Amino acid sequence: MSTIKDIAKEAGVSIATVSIVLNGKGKERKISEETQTRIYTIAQQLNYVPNQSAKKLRVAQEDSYAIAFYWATDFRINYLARITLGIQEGIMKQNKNIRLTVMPYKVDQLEKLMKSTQNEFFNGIIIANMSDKDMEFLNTDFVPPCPIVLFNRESPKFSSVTMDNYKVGQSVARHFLDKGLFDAGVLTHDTTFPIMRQWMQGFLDTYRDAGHAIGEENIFLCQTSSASAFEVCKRIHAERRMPRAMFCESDVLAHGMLFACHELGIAIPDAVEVFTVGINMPEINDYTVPSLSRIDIPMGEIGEDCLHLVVDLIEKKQPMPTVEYLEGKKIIGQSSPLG
Amino acid sequence: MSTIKDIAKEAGVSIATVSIVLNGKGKERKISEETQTRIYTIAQQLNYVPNQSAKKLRVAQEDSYAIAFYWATDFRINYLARITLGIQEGIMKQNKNIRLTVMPYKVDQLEKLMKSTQNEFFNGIIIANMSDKDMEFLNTDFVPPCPIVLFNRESPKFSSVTMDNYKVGQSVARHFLDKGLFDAGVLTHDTTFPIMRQWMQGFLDTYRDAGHAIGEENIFLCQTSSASAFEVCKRIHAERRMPRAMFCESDVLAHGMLFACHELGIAIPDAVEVFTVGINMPEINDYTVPSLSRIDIPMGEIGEDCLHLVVDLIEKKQPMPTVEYLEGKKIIGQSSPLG
DNA sequence: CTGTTAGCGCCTTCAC
DNA sequence: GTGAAGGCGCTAACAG
Repeated sequence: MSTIKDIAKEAGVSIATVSIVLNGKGKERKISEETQTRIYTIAQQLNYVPNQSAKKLRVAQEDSYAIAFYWATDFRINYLARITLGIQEGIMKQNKNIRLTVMPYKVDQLEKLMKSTQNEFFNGIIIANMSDKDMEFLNTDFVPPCPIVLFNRESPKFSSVTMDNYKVGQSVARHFLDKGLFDAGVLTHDTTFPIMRQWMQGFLDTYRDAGHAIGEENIFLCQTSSASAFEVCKRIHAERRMPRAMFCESDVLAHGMLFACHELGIAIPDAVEVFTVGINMPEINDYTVPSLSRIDIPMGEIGEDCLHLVVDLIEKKQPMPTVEYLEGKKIIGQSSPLG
Repeated sequence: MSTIKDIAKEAGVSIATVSIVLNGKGKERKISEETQTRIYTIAQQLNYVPNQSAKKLRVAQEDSYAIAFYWATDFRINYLARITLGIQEGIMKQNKNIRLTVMPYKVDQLEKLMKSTQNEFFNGIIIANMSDKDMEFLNTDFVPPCPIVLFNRESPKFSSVTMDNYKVGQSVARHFLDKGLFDAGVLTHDTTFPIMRQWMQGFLDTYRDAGHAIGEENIFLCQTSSASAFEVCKRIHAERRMPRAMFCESDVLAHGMLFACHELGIAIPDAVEVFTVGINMPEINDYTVPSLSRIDIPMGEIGEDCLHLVVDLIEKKQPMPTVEYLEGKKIIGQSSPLG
């Protein structure tokens, strides 16, 4: 990386002159045309790129925070949009100069990222989509370089904004049980994401406690795509194993299931009722055919609260492990109406 | 904003000691427990927040670029996710330390943002979702502080990655015309986004040139939501004005239309064929009922190319206004099958 | 155990 | 027209 000093040396002028010219103030300061073009040419040759840290340091921003948003890249890409938007709304409500840097990372690779020097330069970090392995790493004796807030996770060591995920599954189970739908199944996937297991656990436990334990044969695994859910549903139907009520782990899976039922001529909700967790855009689930009954995870709000919390932690207005709880929003659509 | 100097003065120690302690190296450097706690307490009292620019300057990153992604907040929130992901993929392919900062702004307010000192601290800027007014501003004699790349826009002055948007509409029109569907309509909205008008224009012109001009009465306006499209479709049907073929400006609108047709018992594609521009997640449109025929805008690729281009501009490897073209991807679903 | 000092790259004031 | 010098906040080497 070349600096204005290099350019000055090369051009045979002082660094001040270079700075003036490169900031477009050459004319105003009456630097000769010839010197100016020489400086521009050399800057180009040397591939000069201004160092923004130096610039910023000089100009001294007041109340300026650099916050990183780490998110594991996985199938739920819309997730990112909703959370980012929520965080941004949080930023706008703060009367501060906050820069949000999006840092994607591969699932299970948080350790590598945290140990790199990268995050030495943030004032705070928000982490979303953490896998079990990543969580495990965080809970070791690793010392973070700055305040960290976890998105929808719980940890004894770190602050977070989360929800009662077990209750999500419970609530869906009660909905089905109240309607007398005892033959239920779950469409899920072998996942490295812990909250999903909590949803399922709450559902399964509630059924078991009600005396209608759901057997292994009614737990259907698929990949994290609509396409996979579609295939699995077709198979379930072919094998005549379709239960009377199905709890889908995510709307991505539910979309695949709706499509399969449509193709196969299975009436929803008459032949099978569908309930899902809404982790995508709520709007989309209102206009599927039929519209989806679901519990929407308030991604935006969680993101916004994460931002507020991380700022509070940076400014030491909250004790280090602070945990905040939000509620999911139950929405009844056509796929599983009220009893 | 207090600095380590303030803390040092308050604690009666040197700034070096403060730096050591605050960086967690107190034990290793054998700073007394008492001094350490004193420093921590004072830091907390003074509300100390480390200046990351200073830190970064000192530690000297090699080849580190700060790139801003400006995006106008509007209804197409998934848009953001796809683009960000594309940009990030571009970043990963570069062997450089690139920070992507997401900067949302209100539609038509680009001028305000560009004139703030904010963007003095970026090496490059990618702008998405620009409105006419914002575009107009850019094309004045405004001098940008760094290279700028426009996402899916064209400008005589700025570099961009874009597509032949007019051709998108043309292609849809030809698809309908080839099938003999001369009674066509468009579901669109009065928009401040120029590319959408190009889609529609290509469509309308092609129909007109084929001798089947589409009248005002077949141009249906709605808001930018599925809900609005749903309402408009119900009205069109009630007034018996539903055309034989409909071109929707975005999949968000198409979803509303599919739902309306489902509710009203209008068979797709038998009674009305639907074609849309896919600006959302391609996957979702494969699992609507029925699946959507569409031209998908390659958001991810465009984003990735924007990143590569902006880096090239920063490094002066491309002349200033460089324009790159990509192609949309035509996908035939059930809502308007091949002739 | 703690302090002094020398920069990191840039911009601005002042002097020539 | 141009140069020299100072300092933004921080860290690391070196000195006590």
